[in-house]
Order: sequence, then structure tokens, then C-alpha cells
Amino acid sequence: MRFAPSPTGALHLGSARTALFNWLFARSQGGDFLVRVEDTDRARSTPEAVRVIFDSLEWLGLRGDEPAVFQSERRAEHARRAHELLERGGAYKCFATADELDEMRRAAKAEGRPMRYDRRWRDKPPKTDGSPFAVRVRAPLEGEIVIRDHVQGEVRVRCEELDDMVLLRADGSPTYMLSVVVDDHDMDITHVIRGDDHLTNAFRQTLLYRAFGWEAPEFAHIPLIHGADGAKLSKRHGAVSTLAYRDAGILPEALCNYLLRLGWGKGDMEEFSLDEARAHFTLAGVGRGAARFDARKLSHLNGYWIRRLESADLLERIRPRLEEMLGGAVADLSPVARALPELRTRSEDINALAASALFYLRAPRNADNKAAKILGEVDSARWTSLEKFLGGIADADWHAERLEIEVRDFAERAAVSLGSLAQPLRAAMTGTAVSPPIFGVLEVLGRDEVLRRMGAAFGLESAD
RNA sequence: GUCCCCAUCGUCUAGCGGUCCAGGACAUCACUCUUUCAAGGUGAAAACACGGGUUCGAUUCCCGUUGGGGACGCCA
Repeated sequence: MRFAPSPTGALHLGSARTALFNWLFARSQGGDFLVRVEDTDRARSTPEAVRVIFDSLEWLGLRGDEPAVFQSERRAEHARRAHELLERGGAYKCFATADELDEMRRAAKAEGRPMRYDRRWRDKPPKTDGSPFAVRVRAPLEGEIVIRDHVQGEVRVRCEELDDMVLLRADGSPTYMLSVVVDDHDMDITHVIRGDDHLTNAFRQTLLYRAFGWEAPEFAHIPLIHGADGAKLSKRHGAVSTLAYRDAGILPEALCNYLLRLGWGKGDMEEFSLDEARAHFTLAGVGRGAARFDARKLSHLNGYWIRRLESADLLERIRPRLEEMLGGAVADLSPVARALPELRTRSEDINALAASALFYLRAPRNADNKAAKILGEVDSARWTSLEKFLGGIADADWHAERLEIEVRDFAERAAVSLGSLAQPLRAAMTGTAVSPPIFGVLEVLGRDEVLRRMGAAFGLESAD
């Protein structure tokens, strides 16, 4: 198996899914998962993009079994193979100029035909005056190419639909079509799983395999991911880069889970860890139609994984984000650790989770609109007596269960609702009107801190 | 335009001739739990694109229509 992205920008979600399927298939079959960077387009390929690909795969947990191959480093080999073919008559020199090709394109368009090279140099003796030439494959003129695709089934196309594609450009550089075939052959690739948009390339490539006298690999063309409007997923649908999801607080577990279930199904199962996916994955489960990307389901799955992760693991994942917000290393994360069970059911991404945990580590500096309003309606005499009351609670009784009993009791004696005490407390402790159950919050914060925040409550600036 | 692919609830899907007045999940709406917000639980609404065949019987097989998508580079 191989995953062969071209480093021309961010790693697209569709590519991430292709990588995932390749990885899963390799793992389920006991094969190797190789990464090959298709950087033959020196103009568009950048080192940063290569970095992004590796970072993305690393983050997703899809590591290659061998060091990545850079296609650009194999250019000489690709050219050698093309010249070999040229000598054997499987390819020929084409001296058509760019202008001539443009003319063909124009004519084709005018007649409503797809652009096909007219093979004008196929049977002509090559020029010997040193003019630049491209090398084209001598493709069969008739018959048909049949592909038994593991996802799409049997697909056939008549040879008339194909033309003599370029193997080596006029400057001697190998084209994608040549490089892919030579590399897949040399790397002993047995299965090619890639996006549906390559289906037509599969015909051209099998043709090339045939010209070389090699056996073509098995193909599986998986449907593309579409945006909500049904068109191929692109920037205008929102974030399309894998790392953008990482930065948005999505867990790799969730993204893999989502990408797997998008266009693939296994009975009624919805949640899959990478391990479970590996155990269940089959190409037969891959659907044939394109699937639309649904950010809300991703979000739901992310919440699911936030709830499922080991506490220690989850804590480490939000640590960097907490430190960023606090502007420095956090020595003691234990308040957050204690609150984690309550916290984790309330966020669908880990950025929000970290933000919601902040008040456990630092007193609120201001109150949002709702909290300010709640605080504004507090009877200060009662507030003071509640403060005194809480201050009198013994250390041994300072835990959520006991505090709830005590405060309920206090409310009853004062003949007020529990909410009229709980909400102001929440506002004072967190600066917001929404948080985990307040008595748990009080417990984790500790009496001293609670009293401190109660005292500072009316000094909080209103900010939203 | 040409070639190719696809077609089950709004979305992702299960279904591989009778088990389907079509199952699950997200989203939606109720109810429940509840000091807030979630999560959880219970329930509701929601689909086999259409037309022909084949068959005792089609969501499932075949053909056509319609609709959607992809590919048509000396890019990858």
C-alpha cells in the first residue's frame, strides 16, 4: 500500500481519508503502508507543504512503515525507463509545439470533443535537427481497457477515448503518469487506494503497465468527499486542511472516526478507535457514491471521544492550550483533573474544554453579561450572611455532597430558592452563568478561594 | 460537449429477492434528569428519485429517464 500526496498545500481532508483507508487496508492485510511524496512539479511543491503532510499524518496516527520516498529523487530512473521504452518502440518522440497543442485543444473544444493529441508524430520519422521533443507512449488504437476496481466494480473504457500521453516533457522531465507507474512498480505496490478523481488515470496507467510489460496493481477508487452543497469539497466549504481541525480542537481519534464512517459502514456501528477500525475494515464496506461532509456529526464524535479518552491523556492534550491562555507553564493541574469528569461532558472541542477549565486555575477577571446581571440582582445582606455561613463550615465537611445539603438548608431558612443562591455563586466563582454543578466547583476551589471570590464578586467588570 | 461513476430519512449509512408498512447515527422536536449548561435516558417526526421490465415476489437484478458528481494538460 502507499499513500502518495503531492505537497502543494495543506493536506486536504479527502487526502487524509485516502491515507486512512490505505493505512487501514495495509494493517488489516498485514501489508506495509508507505508514504511517497509526489513532488515532481517542482514549481508548485514546497518544503513547507512536505512538512505539513508529515505533521498531518503524524497527528492522525498514520505513520509510514518506511521512510517516505520523494518522487523527485527518482527522476533519473523515471527518465531511464522512458528511454528504454522509446528504444523498444513502445514510445516515440513527439515534436509538436505548444502552439500546435493549443490549436488541437481549441479545435476539440469547438467541436465539443475532449482534447486528444492527434498522434501526428506517432508514425513519422523523428527529426534529427536537435529540436526539443516530448516522449509519448504508443497506446493501442483499439480494444478496451478493463479495470476490476475493488470499489467501483468492473469499469471499461475504449482505447479510442485515450491518447498517447506524454511520458517525458520537452525539457526531459518525467510526468506524473510515468512516475507513478514506475514508482508503484519499483516499490512493489500491490494495491492502489485513492480518490475517485483518479479513476480515469487508472486506465492510462494500466495502459502504461502494459507497455512496460508489468502487471498492474489492484485498484480501489474511493468516492470523493463533497461539501454540504454536493460539490467536491473545497476551500469555499470551510476548512479543508487537516491541521485546521487539529487547531480547532478536534481530536485525531474523532477525525479518523468521522472520516472512516463517511462513505464506509459496518452494520450499526458508529464509534471506532483506530484499533477497532483496523479490525473491521474491508474495502467491500466502502460505498460507491460521494458523501457530504457534515461538521456537526464530526463535532458530536469529537464530544464522544472527549468523554471516552483516559483522563490523564485528555489532561495532557489540554495542557498546552491552558498554558497558552495563562501565559506560562502550569505547575499544578490537579484542580482541573478533579473537575474533568464534570467538564468533559460539556465541550465538543478541546479548545472550548480548556477555556471552560480556566476558572479552576485562576479567578475570573470579569463577568459576562448574564453573570453580571445575576450578580446585580443579589441582595448584599444575604450575600454577606451566605459568605459567613460558608466560612463557618468545617474542613471535613467541605465537599460537594455536604455543601449541597448545607446550602439547601440555608436557602430553606432564608425562604429563597436554591437557584437564587447557586446562580450568584456560580457567577462569582466562574464569571459566567454556565458551569459544572456548583457544589463540585466549590469543593475543588476550596473554602479560602471560594470566600475570596465571593468577596471580589461585585468588583468584577462586566465584559462580554 | 465527450467519456466514466453514483442514486435508501435534511446528512452519514444498514440492507446484498421474501426477515422491511425499511434498522442505526448526526441534526430537529418533545419528555425525563436538574441550581445553570451539558452529557445520559425515553419517545416523535423523517427515506427506498421516476418509468418500464425479470420474478410467485422487488429497496434489493436488468433497461431507460431524471438528477447529482468526476475526468477530459508537456498539473499532480
